[in-house]
Amino acid sequence: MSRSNPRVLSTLERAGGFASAQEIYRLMQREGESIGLTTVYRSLQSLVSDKIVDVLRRDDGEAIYRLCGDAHHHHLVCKGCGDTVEIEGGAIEKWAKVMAEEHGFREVGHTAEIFGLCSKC
Amino acid sequence: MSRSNPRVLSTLERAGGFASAQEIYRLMQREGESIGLTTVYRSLQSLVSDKIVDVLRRDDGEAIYRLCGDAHHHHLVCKGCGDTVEIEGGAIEKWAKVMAEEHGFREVGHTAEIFGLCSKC
DNA sequence: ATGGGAATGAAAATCATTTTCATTTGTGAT
DNA sequence: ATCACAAATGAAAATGATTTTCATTCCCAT
Repeated sequence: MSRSNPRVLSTLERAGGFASAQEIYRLMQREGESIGLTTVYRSLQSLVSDKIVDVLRRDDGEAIYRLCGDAHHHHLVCKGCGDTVEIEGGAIEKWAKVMAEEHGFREVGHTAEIFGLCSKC
Repeated sequence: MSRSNPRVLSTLERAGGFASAQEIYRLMQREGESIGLTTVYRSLQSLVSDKIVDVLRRDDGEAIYRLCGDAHHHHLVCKGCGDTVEIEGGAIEKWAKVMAEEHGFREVGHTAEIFGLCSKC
């Protein structure tokens, strides 16, 4: 299996722990690092599956990666400044599981996000 | 500017008020309606800018459209046949409310959908 | 009928992401 | 040091959603 290229993780950290694959690639190029776009994507994928980074979506659909803790969680996103807070989602996990079972669904996944205006906005 | 093709809205309604552009297009074709993919996208765009529908993103980045102003409920969507079941989301409402308050957010909304394979697929 | 703006859709363009595949690199055994 | 093989790399092609282009068709007021 592919292991993550450590320079990708370090660039993601340097980018403020929040960036898209394309941005990380451009950033590395600008800094003279020699790396292929494919490797950036592959590294991010394995960081995600190792739960070292977290992936969310911008409004335009581009995936953005950010460092985060290891527990499965959901997000509370500010519509004003885009600030994101990781929140506990235990209730959701249970809800999704119960609802899926109740209707005979299998291989279920779910999305749950809360958005609003944070205290600063 | 472009006005929305009413058949697109009616198909979105028929789809359970929740579908991607591609799904709406396929659905219309399956039902023998003659329409171009371009028109589906254009209609959805104008429905969004008229705030008649709402756009969110699935985990894979595909945009999904849903009617606004519907009684608020959630969906259990089959990845295989696209069948959609409306489900109770009381637990989620409460969760969203509590989480938002806890972090000082106001004017909050939320999205929560479950995807999986139904018993027939 | 007729002229013009709006709507349509086929095809091409765009853009992020994934896949393919040939090459390079690293490692461990001999 | 050399050989062999697995893992990593990246260029290029493929994919898939979405947007753009543009020529054509439709509709409506004159």
